[in-house]
Amino acid sequence: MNASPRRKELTRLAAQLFVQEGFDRTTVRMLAQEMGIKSGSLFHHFKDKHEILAAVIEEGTQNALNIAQQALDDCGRDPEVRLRTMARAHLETLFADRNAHVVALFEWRRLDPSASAHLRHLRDAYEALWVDVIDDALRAGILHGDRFLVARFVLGALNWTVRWYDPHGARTPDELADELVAMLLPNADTTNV
Amino acid sequence: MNASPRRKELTRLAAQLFVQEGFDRTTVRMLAQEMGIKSGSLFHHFKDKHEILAAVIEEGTQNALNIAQQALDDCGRDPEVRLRTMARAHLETLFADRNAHVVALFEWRRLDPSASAHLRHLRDAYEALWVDVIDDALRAGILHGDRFLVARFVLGALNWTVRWYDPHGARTPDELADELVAMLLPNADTTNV
DNA sequence: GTCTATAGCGCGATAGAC
DNA sequence: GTCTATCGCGCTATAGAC
Repeated sequence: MNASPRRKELTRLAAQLFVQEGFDRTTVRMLAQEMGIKSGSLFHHFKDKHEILAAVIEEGTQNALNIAQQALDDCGRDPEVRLRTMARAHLETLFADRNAHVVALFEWRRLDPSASAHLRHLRDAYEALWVDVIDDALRAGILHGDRFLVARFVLGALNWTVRWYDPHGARTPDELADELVAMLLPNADTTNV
Repeated sequence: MNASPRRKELTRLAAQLFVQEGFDRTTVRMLAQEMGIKSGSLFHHFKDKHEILAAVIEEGTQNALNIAQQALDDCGRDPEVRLRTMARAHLETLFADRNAHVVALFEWRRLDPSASAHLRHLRDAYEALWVDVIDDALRAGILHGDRFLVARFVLGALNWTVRWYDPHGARTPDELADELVAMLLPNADTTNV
Protein backbone atom coordinates (compact mmCIF):
# COMPACT_ATOMS: atom_id res chain seq x y z
CA MET A 1 0.00 0.00 0.00
CA ASN A 2 1.15 3.58 0.58
CA ALA A 3 4.58 3.36 2.19
CA SER A 4 5.93 6.91 2.23
CA PRO A 5 8.72 7.46 4.77
CA ARG A 6 6.47 9.88 6.62
CA ARG A 7 3.76 7.28 6.95
CA LYS A 8 6.31 4.71 8.10
CA GLU A 9 7.43 7.04 10.87
CA LEU A 10 3.87 7.77 11.98
CA THR A 11 3.15 4.04 12.00
CA ARG A 12 6.14 3.45 14.23
CA LEU A 13 4.92 6.04 16.74
CA ALA A 14 1.41 4.62 16.65
CA ALA A 15 2.74 1.15 17.46
CA GLN A 16 4.36 2.48 20.60
CA LEU A 17 1.11 3.99 21.87
CA PHE A 18 -0.94 0.94 20.92
CA VAL A 19 1.34 -1.24 23.03
CA GLN A 20 1.31 1.12 26.01
CA GLU A 21 -2.41 1.89 26.07
CA GLY A 22 -4.09 -0.64 23.84
CA PHE A 23 -5.80 0.27 20.58
CA ASP A 24 -9.18 1.13 22.07
CA ARG A 25 -7.82 3.48 24.70
CA THR A 26 -5.47 5.26 22.33
CA THR A 27 -7.22 8.34 20.95
CA VAL A 28 -6.47 10.08 17.65
CA ARG A 29 -5.58 13.13 19.73
CA MET A 30 -2.93 11.14 21.62
CA LEU A 31 -1.57 9.79 18.35
CA ALA A 32 -1.41 13.26 16.80
CA GLN A 33 0.34 14.73 19.83
CA GLU A 34 2.96 11.98 19.78
CA MET A 35 3.51 12.77 16.11
CA GLY A 36 3.79 16.50 16.70
CA ILE A 37 0.73 17.44 14.64
CA LYS A 38 -2.93 18.23 15.33
CA SER A 39 -5.53 15.50 15.29
CA GLY A 40 -7.20 16.72 12.08
CA SER A 41 -3.92 16.38 10.18
CA LEU A 42 -3.75 12.67 10.96
CA PHE A 43 -6.50 11.96 8.47
CA HIS A 44 -4.39 13.21 5.62
CA HIS A 45 -2.14 10.17 6.13
CA PHE A 46 -4.71 7.56 7.18
CA LYS A 47 -8.34 7.41 6.18
CA ASP A 48 -9.42 6.43 9.70
CA LYS A 49 -8.14 5.07 13.01
CA HIS A 50 -8.52 1.46 11.94
CA GLU A 51 -6.26 2.02 8.97
CA ILE A 52 -3.52 3.04 11.39
CA LEU A 53 -3.95 -0.23 13.22
CA ALA A 54 -3.83 -2.18 9.96
CA ALA A 55 -0.61 -0.37 8.99
CA VAL A 56 1.00 -1.19 12.34
CA ILE A 57 -0.02 -4.83 12.18
CA GLU A 58 1.16 -5.21 8.59
CA GLU A 59 4.49 -3.68 9.52
CA GLY A 60 4.85 -5.87 12.61
CA THR A 61 3.99 -9.12 10.89
CA GLN A 62 6.04 -8.42 7.78
CA ASN A 63 9.01 -7.50 9.95
CA ALA A 64 8.69 -10.67 12.03
CA LEU A 65 8.55 -12.69 8.83
CA ASN A 66 11.60 -10.97 7.34
CA ILE A 67 13.73 -11.33 10.44
CA ALA A 68 12.81 -14.96 11.00
CA GLN A 69 13.40 -15.87 7.35
CA GLN A 70 16.76 -14.14 7.34
CA ALA A 71 17.83 -15.80 10.57
CA LEU A 72 16.81 -19.21 9.28
CA ASP A 73 18.74 -18.68 6.07
CA ASP A 74 21.87 -17.95 8.08
CA CYS A 75 21.71 -20.67 10.71
CA GLY A 76 22.31 -23.95 8.92
CA ARG A 77 20.21 -27.11 8.95
CA ASP A 78 20.51 -28.52 12.44
CA PRO A 79 16.93 -28.86 13.77
CA GLU A 80 17.80 -27.83 17.32
CA VAL A 81 19.68 -24.76 16.15
CA ARG A 82 16.82 -23.81 13.85
CA LEU A 83 14.34 -24.08 16.71
CA ARG A 84 16.50 -21.91 18.93
CA THR A 85 16.93 -19.46 16.06
CA MET A 86 13.17 -19.09 15.60
CA ALA A 87 12.58 -18.60 19.33
CA ARG A 88 15.30 -15.93 19.44
CA ALA A 89 13.96 -14.18 16.34
CA HIS A 90 10.47 -14.15 17.81
CA LEU A 91 11.55 -12.55 21.07
CA GLU A 92 13.78 -10.15 19.16
CA THR A 93 10.83 -8.80 17.19
CA LEU A 94 8.76 -8.61 20.39
CA PHE A 95 11.31 -6.87 22.60
CA ALA A 96 14.17 -5.39 20.59
CA ASP A 97 12.57 -4.21 17.35
CA ARG A 98 9.63 -3.52 19.64
CA ASN A 99 5.98 -2.74 19.48
CA ALA A 100 4.64 -3.46 16.01
CA HIS A 101 4.80 -7.26 16.36
CA VAL A 102 3.29 -7.03 19.84
CA VAL A 103 0.39 -5.04 18.41
CA ALA A 104 -0.03 -7.62 15.65
CA LEU A 105 -0.38 -10.37 18.25
CA PHE A 106 -2.50 -8.65 20.85
CA GLU A 107 -4.75 -6.37 18.78
CA TRP A 108 -5.45 -8.63 15.81
CA ARG A 109 -9.11 -8.93 16.74
CA ARG A 110 -9.60 -5.16 16.48
CA LEU A 111 -8.88 -5.26 12.74
CA ASP A 112 -11.91 -4.75 10.55
CA PRO A 113 -12.76 -7.83 8.48
CA SER A 114 -11.33 -6.60 5.19
CA ALA A 115 -7.97 -5.72 6.71
CA SER A 116 -7.93 -9.00 8.59
CA ALA A 117 -8.56 -10.92 5.36
CA HIS A 118 -5.86 -8.97 3.58
CA LEU A 119 -3.27 -9.57 6.31
CA ARG A 120 -4.09 -13.18 7.09
CA HIS A 121 -1.68 -14.50 4.43
CA LEU A 122 1.20 -12.70 6.14
CA ARG A 123 0.38 -14.20 9.50
CA ASP A 124 -0.09 -17.61 7.92
CA ALA A 125 3.31 -17.35 6.20
CA TYR A 126 4.94 -16.62 9.54
CA GLU A 127 3.17 -19.50 11.23
CA ALA A 128 4.16 -21.78 8.32
CA LEU A 129 7.80 -20.95 9.01
CA TRP A 130 7.27 -22.13 12.56
CA VAL A 131 5.47 -25.32 11.59
CA ASP A 132 8.33 -26.16 9.21
CA VAL A 133 10.90 -25.76 11.94
CA ILE A 134 8.80 -27.74 14.41
CA ASP A 135 8.36 -30.42 11.78
CA ASP A 136 12.11 -30.77 11.37
CA ALA A 137 12.46 -31.12 15.12
CA LEU A 138 9.74 -33.77 15.26
CA ARG A 139 11.35 -35.79 12.47
CA ALA A 140 14.71 -35.52 14.19
CA GLY A 141 13.07 -36.94 17.30
CA ILE A 142 14.00 -34.03 19.59
CA LEU A 143 10.37 -32.95 20.01
CA HIS A 144 7.16 -34.96 20.24
CA GLY A 145 3.50 -34.31 19.56
CA ASP A 146 1.18 -32.92 16.93
CA ARG A 147 2.98 -30.40 14.69
CA PHE A 148 0.27 -27.74 14.92
CA LEU A 149 -0.30 -28.18 18.63
CA VAL A 150 3.40 -28.02 19.40
CA ALA A 151 3.78 -24.89 17.26
CA ARG A 152 0.89 -23.17 19.03
CA PHE A 153 2.03 -24.17 22.51
CA VAL A 154 5.53 -22.86 21.83
CA LEU A 155 4.24 -19.65 20.27
CA GLY A 156 1.87 -19.21 23.19
CA ALA A 157 4.68 -19.53 25.70
CA LEU A 158 6.69 -16.96 23.73
CA ASN A 159 3.82 -14.52 23.14
CA TRP A 160 2.79 -14.51 26.77
CA THR A 161 6.27 -13.29 27.80
CA VAL A 162 5.04 -9.84 26.76
CA ARG A 163 2.94 -9.87 29.92
CA TRP A 164 5.68 -10.56 32.43
CA TYR A 165 9.19 -10.37 30.97
CA ASP A 166 11.37 -7.29 31.44
CA PRO A 167 13.93 -7.14 28.61
CA HIS A 168 16.15 -4.92 30.77
CA GLY A 169 16.13 -7.39 33.65
CA ALA A 170 18.46 -10.24 34.51
CA ARG A 171 18.06 -12.18 31.25
CA THR A 172 18.48 -11.01 27.68
CA PRO A 173 15.77 -12.00 25.20
CA ASP A 174 18.20 -14.49 23.63
CA GLU A 175 18.80 -16.12 27.00
CA LEU A 176 15.08 -16.32 27.60
CA ALA A 177 14.57 -18.01 24.24
CA ASP A 178 17.32 -20.48 25.06
CA GLU A 179 15.68 -21.30 28.39
CA LEU A 180 12.45 -22.15 26.63
CA VAL A 181 14.21 -24.42 24.15
CA ALA A 182 16.17 -26.02 26.97
CA MET A 183 12.88 -26.80 28.72
CA LEU A 184 11.54 -28.45 25.57
CA LEU A 185 14.72 -30.36 24.68
CA PRO A 186 16.03 -31.46 28.08
CA ASN A 187 18.39 -34.04 26.58
CA ALA A 188 20.23 -31.63 24.32
CA ASP A 189 23.57 -30.21 25.32
CA THR A 190 22.60 -26.63 26.11
CA THR A 191 24.61 -26.14 29.26
CA ASN A 192 27.61 -24.60 27.56
CA VAL A 193 25.92 -22.00 25.35
CA MET B 1 -17.23 -7.66 49.39
CA ASN B 2 -20.91 -7.49 48.47
CA ALA B 3 -21.83 -10.92 47.15
CA SER B 4 -25.62 -10.92 46.83
CA PRO B 5 -26.94 -13.61 44.48
CA ARG B 6 -28.22 -10.87 42.19
CA ARG B 7 -24.79 -9.31 41.94
CA LYS B 8 -23.25 -12.73 41.31
CA GLU B 9 -25.63 -13.27 38.40
CA LEU B 10 -24.91 -9.84 36.92
CA THR B 11 -21.18 -10.50 37.26
CA ARG B 12 -21.56 -13.75 35.37
CA LEU B 13 -23.33 -12.00 32.49
CA ALA B 14 -20.75 -9.23 32.44
CA ALA B 15 -17.95 -11.79 32.14
CA GLN B 16 -19.52 -13.19 29.01
CA LEU B 17 -19.66 -9.79 27.31
CA PHE B 18 -16.15 -8.86 28.44
CA VAL B 19 -14.79 -11.99 26.78
CA GLN B 20 -16.74 -11.48 23.56
CA GLU B 21 -16.10 -7.76 23.11
CA GLY B 22 -13.31 -6.83 25.46
CA PHE B 23 -13.79 -4.54 28.45
CA ASP B 24 -13.26 -1.27 26.59
CA ARG B 25 -15.73 -2.02 23.83
CA THR B 26 -18.41 -3.31 26.19
CA THR B 27 -20.75 -0.42 27.07
CA VAL B 28 -22.89 -0.15 30.18
CA ARG B 29 -25.89 -0.14 27.83
CA MET B 30 -24.85 -3.54 26.45
CA LEU B 31 -24.34 -4.86 29.96
CA ALA B 32 -27.74 -3.58 31.09
CA GLN B 33 -29.52 -5.05 28.08
CA GLU B 34 -27.92 -8.45 28.66
CA MET B 35 -29.14 -8.24 32.25
CA GLY B 36 -32.65 -7.22 31.26
CA ILE B 37 -32.54 -3.81 32.94
CA LYS B 38 -31.88 -0.22 31.84
CA SER B 39 -28.41 1.22 31.99
CA GLY B 40 -29.16 3.60 34.86
CA SER B 41 -30.20 0.68 37.07
CA LEU B 42 -26.79 -0.90 36.76
CA PHE B 43 -25.29 1.68 39.06
CA HIS B 44 -27.46 0.52 41.91
CA HIS B 45 -25.41 -2.71 41.95
CA PHE B 46 -21.97 -1.40 40.99
CA LYS B 47 -20.59 2.04 41.69
CA ASP B 48 -19.00 2.27 38.22
CA LYS B 49 -17.96 0.22 35.21
CA HIS B 50 -14.55 -0.57 36.65
CA GLU B 51 -16.11 -2.12 39.72
CA ILE B 52 -17.88 -4.60 37.43
CA LEU B 53 -14.55 -5.57 35.95
CA ALA B 54 -13.03 -5.99 39.39
CA ALA B 55 -15.94 -8.22 40.42
CA VAL B 56 -15.53 -10.39 37.32
CA ILE B 57 -11.78 -10.74 37.81
CA GLU B 58 -12.13 -11.54 41.50
CA GLU B 59 -14.70 -14.20 40.67
CA GLY B 60 -12.56 -15.65 37.89
CA THR B 61 -9.36 -15.82 39.90
CA GLN B 62 -11.00 -17.12 43.05
CA ASN B 63 -12.79 -19.79 41.06
CA ALA B 64 -9.57 -20.88 39.32
CA LEU B 65 -7.88 -21.08 42.71
CA ASN B 66 -10.72 -23.12 44.24
CA ILE B 67 -10.92 -25.59 41.37
CA ALA B 68 -7.17 -26.10 41.16
CA GLN B 69 -6.83 -26.54 44.91
CA GLN B 70 -9.68 -29.05 45.00
CA ALA B 71 -8.28 -30.99 42.05
CA LEU B 72 -4.83 -31.13 43.65
CA ASP B 73 -6.28 -32.35 46.94
CA ASP B 74 -7.96 -35.21 45.10
CA CYS B 75 -5.18 -36.36 42.78
CA GLY B 76 -2.50 -37.87 44.96
CA ARG B 77 1.21 -37.08 45.13
CA ASP B 78 2.67 -38.25 41.84
CA PRO B 79 4.40 -35.21 40.29
CA GLU B 80 3.40 -36.05 36.74
CA VAL B 81 -0.24 -36.56 37.68
CA ARG B 82 -0.23 -33.31 39.64
CA LEU B 83 1.15 -31.44 36.64
CA ARG B 84 -1.50 -32.91 34.38
CA THR B 85 -4.14 -32.10 36.96
CA MET B 86 -3.13 -28.44 37.07
CA ALA B 87 -3.10 -28.14 33.29
CA ARG B 88 -6.55 -29.72 33.09
CA ALA B 89 -7.92 -27.51 35.85
CA HIS B 90 -6.55 -24.41 34.12
CA LEU B 91 -8.20 -25.23 30.80
CA GLU B 92 -11.38 -26.22 32.59
CA THR B 93 -11.71 -22.78 34.16
CA LEU B 94 -10.88 -21.17 30.81
CA PHE B 95 -13.26 -23.16 28.62
CA ALA B 96 -15.82 -25.07 30.67
CA ASP B 97 -16.58 -22.80 33.60
CA ARG B 98 -15.93 -20.06 31.04
CA ASN B 99 -15.37 -16.40 30.85
CA ALA B 100 -14.47 -15.01 34.24
CA HIS B 101 -10.99 -16.54 34.35
CA VAL B 102 -10.38 -15.47 30.75
CA VAL B 103 -11.27 -11.91 31.71
CA ALA B 104 -8.93 -12.11 34.69
CA LEU B 105 -6.05 -13.08 32.40
CA PHE B 106 -6.69 -10.79 29.46
CA GLU B 107 -8.15 -7.66 31.06
CA TRP B 108 -6.03 -7.46 34.21
CA ARG B 109 -4.34 -4.28 33.00
CA ARG B 110 -7.68 -2.46 32.80
CA LEU B 111 -8.12 -2.73 36.57
CA ASP B 112 -7.65 0.52 38.44
CA PRO B 113 -4.63 0.46 40.76
CA SER B 114 -6.54 -0.03 44.01
CA ALA B 115 -8.47 -3.02 42.67
CA SER B 116 -5.30 -4.43 41.18
CA ALA B 117 -3.53 -4.16 44.52
CA HIS B 118 -6.44 -5.78 46.31
CA LEU B 119 -6.64 -8.72 43.89
CA ARG B 120 -2.93 -9.35 43.46
CA HIS B 121 -2.79 -11.73 46.43
CA LEU B 122 -5.39 -13.95 44.79
CA ARG B 123 -3.44 -14.12 41.55
CA ASP B 124 -0.23 -14.74 43.47
CA ALA B 125 -1.85 -17.58 45.40
CA TYR B 126 -2.88 -19.22 42.16
CA GLU B 127 0.57 -18.81 40.68
CA ALA B 128 2.10 -20.19 43.87
CA LEU B 129 0.05 -23.35 43.40
CA TRP B 130 1.61 -23.71 39.97
CA VAL B 131 5.14 -23.06 41.16
CA ASP B 132 4.70 -25.74 43.83
CA VAL B 133 3.60 -28.31 41.29
CA ILE B 134 6.37 -27.32 38.89
CA ASP B 135 8.82 -27.58 41.78
CA ASP B 136 7.76 -31.15 42.51
CA ALA B 137 8.24 -32.03 38.85
CA LEU B 138 11.71 -30.45 38.82
CA ARG B 139 12.77 -32.34 41.93
CA ALA B 140 11.42 -35.56 40.45
CA GLY B 141 13.58 -34.90 37.41
CA ILE B 142 10.72 -34.99 34.90
CA LEU B 143 11.09 -31.29 34.07
CA HIS B 144 14.13 -29.04 33.80
CA GLY B 145 14.81 -25.34 34.12
CA ASP B 146 14.14 -22.40 36.41
CA ARG B 147 11.00 -22.91 38.48
CA PHE B 148 9.53 -19.47 37.73
CA LEU B 149 10.43 -19.53 34.06
CA VAL B 150 8.99 -22.99 33.56
CA ALA B 151 5.78 -21.99 35.35
CA ARG B 152 5.40 -18.91 33.18
CA PHE B 153 6.17 -20.71 29.94
CA VAL B 154 3.63 -23.41 30.74
CA LEU B 155 1.00 -20.89 31.82
CA GLY B 156 1.68 -18.86 28.70
CA ALA B 157 1.15 -21.88 26.47
CA LEU B 158 -2.13 -22.60 28.28
CA ASN B 159 -3.37 -19.01 28.36
CA TRP B 160 -2.73 -18.46 24.67
CA THR B 161 -5.06 -21.37 23.80
CA VAL B 162 -7.88 -18.88 24.35
CA ARG B 163 -6.84 -17.30 21.05
CA TRP B 164 -7.03 -20.39 18.85
CA TYR B 165 -8.59 -23.40 20.56
CA ASP B 166 -12.19 -24.39 19.91
CA PRO B 167 -13.50 -26.40 22.90
CA HIS B 168 -16.20 -27.89 20.69
CA GLY B 169 -13.67 -29.09 18.10
CA ALA B 170 -11.83 -32.38 17.76
CA ARG B 171 -10.13 -32.31 21.18
CA THR B 172 -11.64 -31.88 24.62
CA PRO B 173 -9.93 -29.43 26.99
CA ASP B 174 -8.63 -32.39 29.01
CA GLU B 175 -7.08 -33.91 25.90
CA LEU B 176 -5.48 -30.60 25.03
CA ALA B 177 -3.99 -30.34 28.52
CA ASP B 178 -2.64 -33.86 28.20
CA GLU B 179 -1.03 -33.02 24.85
CA LEU B 180 0.82 -30.12 26.44
CA VAL B 181 2.08 -32.27 29.30
CA ALA B 182 3.09 -34.99 26.83
CA MET B 183 5.14 -32.43 24.93
CA LEU B 184 6.89 -31.39 28.14
CA LEU B 185 7.45 -34.91 29.48
CA PRO B 186 8.25 -36.92 26.34
CA ASN B 187 9.65 -39.86 28.30
CA ALA B 188 6.57 -40.43 30.39
CA ASP B 189 4.11 -43.15 29.48
CA THR B 190 1.21 -41.07 28.18
CA THR B 191 0.26 -43.15 25.17
CA ASN B 192 -2.45 -45.11 26.92
CA VAL B 193 -4.42 -42.33 28.62
C1' DG C 1 -34.63 -2.09 42.55
C1' DT C 2 -35.90 -0.18 38.38
C1' DC C 3 -37.48 3.48 35.64
C1' DT C 4 -37.01 8.01 32.55
C1' DA C 5 -34.42 11.67 31.29
C1' DT C 6 -30.40 13.89 30.61
C1' DA C 7 -26.04 16.13 32.04
C1' DG C 8 -21.43 16.47 30.65
C1' DC C 9 -17.80 14.94 28.34
C1' DG C 10 -14.51 13.00 24.89
C1' DC C 11 -14.52 10.61 20.91
C1' DG C 12 -13.68 9.97 15.55
C1' DA C 13 -14.01 12.42 11.70
C1' DT C 14 -14.88 16.50 8.38
C1' DA C 15 -14.51 21.18 6.05
C1' DG C 16 -12.12 24.71 4.34
C1' DA C 17 -8.32 28.21 4.98
C1' DC C 18 -3.47 28.61 4.46
C1' DG D 1 0.73 18.78 4.74
C1' DT D 2 -0.94 21.17 8.55
C1' DC D 3 -3.93 24.28 10.68
C1' DT D 4 -8.50 25.84 13.23
C1' DA D 5 -12.97 24.96 14.26
C1' DT D 6 -16.55 22.13 14.99
C1' DC D 7 -20.17 18.57 14.01
C1' DG D 8 -22.63 14.76 15.65
C1' DC D 9 -22.53 10.92 18.19
C1' DG D 10 -22.15 7.56 21.99
C1' DC D 11 -20.22 7.13 26.19
C1' DT D 12 -20.34 6.93 31.68
C1' DA D 13 -22.70 8.43 35.31
C1' DT D 14 -26.35 11.08 37.97
C1' DA D 15 -31.02 12.75 39.70
C1' DG D 16 -35.30 12.02 41.15
C1' DA D 17 -39.90 9.70 40.39
C1' DC D 18 -42.15 5.38 41.19
